[in-house]
Amino acid sequence: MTIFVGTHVNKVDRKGRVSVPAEFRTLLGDPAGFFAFPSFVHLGIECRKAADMESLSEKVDGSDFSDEQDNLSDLIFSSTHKLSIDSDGRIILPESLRQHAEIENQSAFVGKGKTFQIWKPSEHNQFQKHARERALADRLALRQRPQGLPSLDPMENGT
Amino acid sequence: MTIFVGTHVNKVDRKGRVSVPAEFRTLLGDPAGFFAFPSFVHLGIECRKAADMESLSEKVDGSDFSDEQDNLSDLIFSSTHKLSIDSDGRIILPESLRQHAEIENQSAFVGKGKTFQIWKPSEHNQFQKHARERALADRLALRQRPQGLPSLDPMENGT
DNA sequence: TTGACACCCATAAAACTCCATGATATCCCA
DNA sequence: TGGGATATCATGGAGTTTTATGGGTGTCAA
Repeated sequence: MTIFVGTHVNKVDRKGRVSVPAEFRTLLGDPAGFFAFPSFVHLGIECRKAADMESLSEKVDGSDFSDEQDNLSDLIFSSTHKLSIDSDGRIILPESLRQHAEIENQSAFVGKGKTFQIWKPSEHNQFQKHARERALADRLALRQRPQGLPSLDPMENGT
Repeated sequence: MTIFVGTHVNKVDRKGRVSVPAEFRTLLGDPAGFFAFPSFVHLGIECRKAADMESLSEKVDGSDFSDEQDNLSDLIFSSTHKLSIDSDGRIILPESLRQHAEIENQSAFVGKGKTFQIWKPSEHNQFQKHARERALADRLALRQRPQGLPSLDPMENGT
């Protein structure tokens, strides 16, 4: 298993094409493509490989028929696009996704471990700054962090 | 032996290449490479082997859409780089990491047990001096409370 | 016929591979 | 145990491949 890491800013050309970072492409493997849907909590686009999308579907729309689950699965799957990577390693970002993320000439592919997101670079910076501030504020709370997370304390050795 | 120890100062050439200390290379094994991200709290670069990074991703796997996970995974993974070691035992230190660590012509690979860090040598000296002073101060304080607290002595490897 | 989209090709820059060299460190045998 | 022979290592440079990105062309369908 390998994971999506890093922030890769690529150009969106006037045909709406974007290069998927080579590093991500190799992780996505064959068939070359992935699923993408607008986040319902921020301006990023959530991206997953096919297998993970399927397990997400089991998780969300699985066992019961509550309204909440129905709403959630609808929220996710109805706005999900299957994006396939062309022979040059590019996708075309559908208009609706571009609109959600407010993407214009540039997009940032952001590794999140098992998944990744696509952002308008400036919006992602904003988001990241916010995340950092919050982590700093929560630092005391993080002292009881789950095992294996990287230390936020300079005096601690890595795990 | 399976832990990273010692401080190895190597040159960074003008292409940004650095030799990974041979000792570390053998510990990293195959596939030759590791993950690196800027520390949240100091000028060092945190480095981990792939397996450790992957297990970290399991813990924040993005399948629940909570703020906490989103923030945390962004903080960790978006600024992480996968560095692969070339046939001569070198990596190229990405610009963003070099900038964080203020590295110019030299870098210090610092063993931290299960992980290691990369520093600008002079900054690491500085950091180490402070760490030592602080450890000493804490130790003196501990003398007055002689419960079986863990040792802070740099020569004892416990903890 | 006009888009939308899949291909194909071209190019500059970045990354990677290969080879050479000097400096240590290690080995081996008289 | 001395000292030469042999590896290993860090480092530099040159050449080759990969990547990101721009543009063109053909096809299928509305």
